[in-house]
Amino acid sequence: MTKKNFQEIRTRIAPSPTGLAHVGNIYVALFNFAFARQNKGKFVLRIEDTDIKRHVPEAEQVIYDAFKWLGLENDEGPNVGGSYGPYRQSERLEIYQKYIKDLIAKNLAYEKEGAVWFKVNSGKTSWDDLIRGKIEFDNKEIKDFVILKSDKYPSYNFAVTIDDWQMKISHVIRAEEHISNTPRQIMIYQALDAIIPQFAHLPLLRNTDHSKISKRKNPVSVSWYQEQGYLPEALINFLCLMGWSHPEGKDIFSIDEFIKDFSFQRISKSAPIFDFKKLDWMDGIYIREKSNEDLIKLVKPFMLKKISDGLIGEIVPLIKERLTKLSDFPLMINFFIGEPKIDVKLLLDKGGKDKKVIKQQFELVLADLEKIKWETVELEKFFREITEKNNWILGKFFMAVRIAITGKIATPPLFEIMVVLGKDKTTTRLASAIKLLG
RNA sequence: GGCCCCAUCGUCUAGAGGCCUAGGACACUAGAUUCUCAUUCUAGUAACUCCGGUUCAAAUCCGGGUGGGGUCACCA
Repeated sequence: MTKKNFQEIRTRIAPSPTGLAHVGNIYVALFNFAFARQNKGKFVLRIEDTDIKRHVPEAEQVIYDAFKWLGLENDEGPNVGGSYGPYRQSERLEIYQKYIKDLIAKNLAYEKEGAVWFKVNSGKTSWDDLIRGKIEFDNKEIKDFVILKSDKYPSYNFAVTIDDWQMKISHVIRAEEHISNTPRQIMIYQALDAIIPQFAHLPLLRNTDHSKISKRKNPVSVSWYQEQGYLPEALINFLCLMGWSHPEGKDIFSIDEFIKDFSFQRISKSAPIFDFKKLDWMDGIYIREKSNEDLIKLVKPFMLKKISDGLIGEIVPLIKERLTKLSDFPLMINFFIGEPKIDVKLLLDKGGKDKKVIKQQFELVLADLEKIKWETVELEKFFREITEKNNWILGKFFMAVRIAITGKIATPPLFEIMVVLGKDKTTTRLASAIKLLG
């Protein structure tokens, strides 16, 4: 090869608009994005819509939204323009035609059954993969293949190659499932006398059963993660750790740190399995790192019922360290909004088994509650004193109160709840619990 | 099945011949704190796929077996 070279680092992500933004695609995009940013290059988004049958018109926006949500914004693409467009393959048909003609003229392709086929020559095709080292295929393993379908749309391998070439993509970073396509693409580059980019084949994300990550076995749509209330920075951080490791062994780091420390050398070759337990843990970390103000904004869309900002503001600090994903919020705090359903059996079970005792406890509390200054310290002091005075079992008693005012056995600290709930609601709930106990 | 890729705790991984009686993180278990839950802290269980070779020395290098994955469309 002559000394052809790329002027700048240009990477790309080339999703087909199927209607969902696939985590696998996001994963690949993340590495392309980071490498381009690290090298002050460009990250290109190209829409591969050459399959007319599968084309969903609204699907493009889904992709843009997902990338935006995750902070993987592209420098060029149908949504933002750029000097190497058009960025939709369906709008590049004449370009492909031109090179198809060239190849036919050069006797490197031929027509058969309404399609145009690429003529595979003998010999070997190899490249030096940035992640895997030298990979070589014997051309005799590869049969002539279609480059222009009879519907006059280009085939995947042809369109990809022409576009990557024309868009001056310097590094093709994609999943390992494309390894077997690479020799075909290299042959096309060679036939066109084009500069061959560097290839890097990332490990494939896998289901728990070790197969390639799929819709059937795993949530793969970015919108699912969004609806579940995972934070984008948590998803990104988690995805970084699939295959890549931080040089200092850190688990929690920002995308900017990833960009700074990224190297192909630190990408492992074996295909990782998605572990939701770790994602959940990580999401909790990021939630706890949020300011209360930010968390309030984040949690709002997940509320089933609208409540005042003031109230959310009071609740959020109580729930913050107990939250793993935002969608858990409404269920955890529903007792602040509506009247809780009290399970009498549960109340008895956890509250000390003796109906009369619990009833009496609540009555004694209610008798004095009027006089208590409504703040956590005072409330706690009162409850502890009354416990001691009457020789009650503190754990059981507090649990009974907890269930009576929240309906739950796991909640934030009791007196903080009471303060937010207010004196009226607290007393009302204790009173109605007494009634329930008969 | 052909071709290609891969192989360290259950999971994500560190490890580029001696620093490895293999380190970290999640999960799990136990304990501490505690009004429950959670947070936090402490401790523990748990892995180099196998067989040969190279070497004074191998998780690390080489070969083979086995296992797993990917791919073999006028889908992308």
